[in-house]
Amino acid sequence: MGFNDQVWELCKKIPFGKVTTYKEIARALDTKAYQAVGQALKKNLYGIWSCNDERMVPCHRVVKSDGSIGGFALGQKAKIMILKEENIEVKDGKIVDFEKRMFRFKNQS
DNA sequence: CCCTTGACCAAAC
DNA sequence: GGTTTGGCCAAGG
Repeated sequence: MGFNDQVWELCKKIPFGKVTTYKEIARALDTKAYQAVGQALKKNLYGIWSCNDERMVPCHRVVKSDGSIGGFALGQKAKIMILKEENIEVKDGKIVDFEKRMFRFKNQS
């Protein structure tokens, strides 16, 4: 499995209604390649967002570490819309109640 | 190899 | 709030 696949696999673990950060994914992979994480998600292109398909990678749940939205292949607006569908509010370009919405991978080292 | 490109980060103005 | 700056590192040319 390459770096990209690992990023996608982790991304799939983010539960509905939660978000995580590029940094958190990098941490889980024990690397500091934050930017590379973003690139990996970009390459995925949402694997055609055929919902409920297990190939689907919910990369809209990955945001920046300061709670702002970050990038998205279809544009930030689309990302925000999808998040709203998961009951995640975005105000002034930031996740509302970011700390509570934050999902952390287990292996705090 | 070296160089450039990022869906980034954190600190510093 | 905003911008700049240096740093990070996988991937691709």
